[in-house]
Amino acid sequence: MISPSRDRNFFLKLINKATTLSHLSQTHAQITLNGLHNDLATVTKLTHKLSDLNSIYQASLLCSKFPKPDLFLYNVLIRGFSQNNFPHKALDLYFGIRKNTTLKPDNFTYAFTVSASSYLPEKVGVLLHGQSIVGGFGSDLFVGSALVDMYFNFSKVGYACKVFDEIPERDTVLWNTVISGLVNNCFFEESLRAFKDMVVGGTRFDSTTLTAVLPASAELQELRVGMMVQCLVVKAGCHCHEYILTGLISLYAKCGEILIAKSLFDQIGCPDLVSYNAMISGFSCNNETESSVKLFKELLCLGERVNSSTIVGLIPVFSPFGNLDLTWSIHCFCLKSGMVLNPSVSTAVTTVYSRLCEIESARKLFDDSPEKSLTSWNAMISGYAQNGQTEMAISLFREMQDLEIHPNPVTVTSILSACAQLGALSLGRWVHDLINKEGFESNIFVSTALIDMYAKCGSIAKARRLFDTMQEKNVVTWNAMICSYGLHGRGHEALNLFTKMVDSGISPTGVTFLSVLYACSHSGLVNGGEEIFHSMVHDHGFEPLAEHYACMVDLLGRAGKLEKALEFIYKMPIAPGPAVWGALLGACMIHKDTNLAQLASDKLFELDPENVGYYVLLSNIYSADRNYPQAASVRQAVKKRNLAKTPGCTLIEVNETPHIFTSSDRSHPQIAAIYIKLEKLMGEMMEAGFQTETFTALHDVEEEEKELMVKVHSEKLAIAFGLIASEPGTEIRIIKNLRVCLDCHNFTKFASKITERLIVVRDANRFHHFKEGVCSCGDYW
DNA sequence: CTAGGGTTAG
Repeated sequence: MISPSRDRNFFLKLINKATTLSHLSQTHAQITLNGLHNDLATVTKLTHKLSDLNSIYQASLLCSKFPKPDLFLYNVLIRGFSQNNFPHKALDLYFGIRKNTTLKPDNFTYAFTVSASSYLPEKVGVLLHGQSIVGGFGSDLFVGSALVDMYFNFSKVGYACKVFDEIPERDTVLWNTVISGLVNNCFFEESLRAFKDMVVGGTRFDSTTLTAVLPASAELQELRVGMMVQCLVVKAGCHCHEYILTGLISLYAKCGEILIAKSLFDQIGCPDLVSYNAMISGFSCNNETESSVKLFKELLCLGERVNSSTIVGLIPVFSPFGNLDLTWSIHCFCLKSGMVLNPSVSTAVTTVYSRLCEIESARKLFDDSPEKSLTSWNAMISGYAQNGQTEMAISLFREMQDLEIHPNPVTVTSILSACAQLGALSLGRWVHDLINKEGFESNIFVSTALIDMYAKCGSIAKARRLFDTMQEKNVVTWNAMICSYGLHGRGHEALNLFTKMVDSGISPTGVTFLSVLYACSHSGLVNGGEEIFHSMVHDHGFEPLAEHYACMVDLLGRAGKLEKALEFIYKMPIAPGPAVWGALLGACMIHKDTNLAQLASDKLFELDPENVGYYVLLSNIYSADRNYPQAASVRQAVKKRNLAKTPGCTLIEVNETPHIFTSSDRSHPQIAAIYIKLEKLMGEMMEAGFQTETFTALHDVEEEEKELMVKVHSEKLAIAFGLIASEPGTEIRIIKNLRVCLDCHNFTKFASKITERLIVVRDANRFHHFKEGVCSCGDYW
């Protein structure tokens, strides 16, 4: 007879060695024969092994027959349930222990139970969090790691970080949990900061760490991190793991360093599918379509089965030159192979369609996708927002809310862009609250979009406050703020900010110069603008593009230097396009130069015959010059060519509710009161010396309707309504889709004086702040 | 390890 203890050790080793279920079943049988089936240590080991071999049912059966399990055995079973995707069972067991036994859960119990709760309703996890604190594990490393992971899985980034902060001891696993949690929630900057803290703090990192950090740095185009990773790997003396190499390939490719990426690819002796995919996508996003396709074919020749990642990488969504035929053939391939069912593939194709302005095709693909990821929704929403279909973007967002699909920073960025375009301040504020609640504000895309939203909704001060509180700013952030100042006619602030930007070491881009030039132009800062243009070419070595030239023409023309503007056009090294002539035509309107206007519009009708705007502008110029026959003949030409005119409309928000007015609108429920208010106001204005200027007030109106319609341009209705519906002394804020006409501009000046109100008007081009009878644009728009 | 979604200017 063998002694029980020798017996037990013998069987424990046997259990450990088992690699298959039948193996383990034999051992189990022998254990029973030897009378060890009621031995705690043996049963625990057996349970552990059974659950590792995915036989959780047998494991639980075994335990249920055991007379008096201890906490250790329960913990093993909870872990088994959790790892075998039975989170409910894990939780039942945990609550069973608390209710039916006198055992006190320990850190293992909490760690395993919390892990299971990642797949259950969030409130369960929160409950467990509380109970673990009561149990005395508020700063336990293992329980804490599980909680951090859980909160990240629920996108509760703030809570995750809070738990993390309270854990004094931090090992590699905890740091990895934090870093990958941040990356998965699009908190890229923060993930890199965490990695830095980890390294500085002396915690050893591993390949898991690097494989989380590399995509984050690729996302941010942070080449330095990649180089640092390479140095660290070399220092550590280990061979560069192939996974890390693949991550590096992707990073370098996304930073435009395609040659380095290629050389890393060549370093891999026998690249796997994933490495191929990284390289194919690398070529694609660097516009090296041929190399990309070549590598793709090479991959096919190797007999390797391509996957969805290969296809997505092949689609050059980053390329500004989308190719509809290519997209269509890839789409067909995906339809035939069933690949289109993959949400990543359909999202990629949706995006290309959107970029090619094929928004209907994009929507069809979206609707046909059986499985929509958050990314699919984001692609569709941004597609609408970028194509100017802001209402569609917002309604899709509302649909998401109804379906309780949780937005992420990408979603809110697109929605903010839509709010900005639309001037929807109350929705924008609501989104801002959401952003604070979710902790998205530190995301640079989100905060930049917020700045833009507030500025475009009229709150330039709020935009600047946000800008000043941002810890990290990129070029786009600076551009957005500079552009905001331009929009509000604050040229000096724009110039100051530009200087500050250059001083803080940020390299300006083409957009920066455009924004500064427009700001100068809208504020009449001719010298400032000319200096910037000169500096752009000579100090910054920037080759001006067509739009920069157009901006200069606008600057000179607006300031009345029409001859100089024309001279500038003739000296341009590139052929002047519609933007340039359009700017000149606009200047002719302001300064009533019909001859030059005719020259500019002849060029425009030739270059851009379908655009009605130029006809309207020319007609208005003739009218302003009281040359009515000419004006009429231009309008005749518009009619003959059957070109559609954009109807004017104005939006005003009162008590968070938007009201939209069109010309001569009578549909508003309070329309009678509005007209009474308007009449009264006009009477007071006449006494104060206001005269309607019929002849310049003709954006898109027929001659005979002029007198009638001048009185009821949509912005007048909106202002009158605003005066009735809001408290005396409060600011009135309106948004219109066309440029404000001279008559309405005068009207608003008088209105601001008589009613003692600040009136802020956003027109198609810029903002006007009316106060005490004066407009911030200096009558210069 | 790879692939899909985001901010500014016109």
